[in-house]
Amino acid sequence: MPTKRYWLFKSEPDVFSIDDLRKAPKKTTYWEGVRNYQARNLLRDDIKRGDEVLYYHSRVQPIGVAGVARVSKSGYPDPEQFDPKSKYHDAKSDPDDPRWYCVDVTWVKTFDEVIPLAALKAEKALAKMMVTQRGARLSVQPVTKKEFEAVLKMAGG
DNA sequence: GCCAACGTTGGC
DNA sequence: GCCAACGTTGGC
Repeated sequence: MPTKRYWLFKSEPDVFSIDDLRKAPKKTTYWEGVRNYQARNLLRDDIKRGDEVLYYHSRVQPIGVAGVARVSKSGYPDPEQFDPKSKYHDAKSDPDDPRWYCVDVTWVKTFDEVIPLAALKAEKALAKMMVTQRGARLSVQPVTKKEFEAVLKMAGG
């Protein structure tokens, strides 16, 4: 059993919020549509079943960490890339050597209140956390165990 | 809605 | 392989 790791996944809540995840069949969805190579590498190689995920709401107020999810299936080829009708379709991706990957995530908990980005930035323990850095656009980010636990603590347990 | 920061594309 | 142009992200 490899060591459990921690991540932060960004989502625009008007597209797919943590509440949408909670209401999804089996409280699970596949994290499709990541089209950035750095994030792809993480999804393909590093993000494993059992890892824990901070669910981050971007773009729409209140911006911040909305809850926790768990990786329920390790990286596999994102089916959307081969669907010509999908907005994530990629005609250049070869089914024998898929370009894009996704994982499955399952809802764990929704915080009573979103922990706002400003609070994350103000927390000393999170000074180096990627999401608090200027211009950190990566949609799938590594989080340290200490950072993960500090965020849970801010959420009140 | 604005726009700065960032990633990707493509002409050379 | 450089780098300007372009498209996207995401806080404000």
